[in-house]
Amino acid sequence: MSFTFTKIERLCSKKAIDDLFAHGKSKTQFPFKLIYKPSEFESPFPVRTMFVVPKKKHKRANKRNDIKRRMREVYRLNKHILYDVLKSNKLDLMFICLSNEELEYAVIEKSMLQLMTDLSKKDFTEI
RNA sequence: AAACAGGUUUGUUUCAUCGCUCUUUAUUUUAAGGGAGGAAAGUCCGGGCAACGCAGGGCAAUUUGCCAUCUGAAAGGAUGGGUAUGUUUUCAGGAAUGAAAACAUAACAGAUAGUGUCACAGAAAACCAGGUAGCCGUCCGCCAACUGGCGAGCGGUCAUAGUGAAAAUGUGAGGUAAGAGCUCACAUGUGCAGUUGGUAACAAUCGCAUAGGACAAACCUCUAAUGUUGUAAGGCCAUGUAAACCCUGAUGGAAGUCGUUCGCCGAAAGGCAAACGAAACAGAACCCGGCUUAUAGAACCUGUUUUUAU
Repeated sequence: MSFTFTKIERLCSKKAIDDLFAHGKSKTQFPFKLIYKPSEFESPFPVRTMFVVPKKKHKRANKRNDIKRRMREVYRLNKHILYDVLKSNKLDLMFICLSNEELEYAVIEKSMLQLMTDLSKKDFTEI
């Protein structure tokens, strides 16, 4: 099992982001919001992901960075939950931080795991 | 010695596991190496680089602002001096006040080019000022009258009072109906010219003119200077190429630092060991040099206050 998280696993295209905001479905589990949408792209990985911490909630760049790094770390260590289910289906994801407090690693882990396991129980062929 | 304030310096180290990014090497995932700060921040100055622009001149806009020396590419910084203001001390004096010294502060050119602002109070807050009370003159009426007193109108006046942070220089004399820089003397301030001292800012002195409130960190005037932009391009062994997207990380252990508590040793200063806790401000966006602001803890320096000892 691989725990890597390289650049091709990240969602960077502006087109794909706009599309995700326009047509994606969302699910909230405070302090995070998950936006997801089935997609098509060429990659050895089944999922493209991005992490967002709005400037409105966190004024200082170093605090935004800290939270994003923790979120990325949680995803990297637990992404197999989704990978095992998806197989040939493709999916775009976006995690948005809603809290304006500095979050500990344990809090982030608990909340994001909840979101990911909920998502993995869905039937992807229907959405 | 403690507390507080200010300044300067510093701004933890290391191991394991799992990762990120770039370079080189390999060619299909091996190996080696690089990977945040003193402020990376604010974007306030100066310079380089790059792109674009560029006949000449003007306007506009922005910036500079006592003097000398040193440093620096420049901006800036350091030291010393001058001026102004304030505080303290000492001296002189009956006092008002004056002189000297020390310390602190200063965006320290111009308020006599022009425009503007000056709350409340006050009659009036600024070109020729102003006329409330008071003072003086004049005229009318009344009292009944000691060449007078009272009231109203008109005029003169800022000496006196009153308002205010500030009322158009101060004292004395002349002058006048009463008064007034209206005139004179002395003083004070300002401007111009000379002389002396000083590299200079400036100081002293003398002559002439003048009496003009404060604010230029209000506009403005003077002075000295300045193509625009940091998208793109270029540059970068930190990355990214476009910003809701941007690597430099996460977890665990060990050591060190500081704090609290308990234990042991010691006459004391202190030393040893354990447990628990704390570690700031803050994340490169073209690159350098400054300025400004933020900063836990530690070390050093300076000042203030309190306590103890002598």
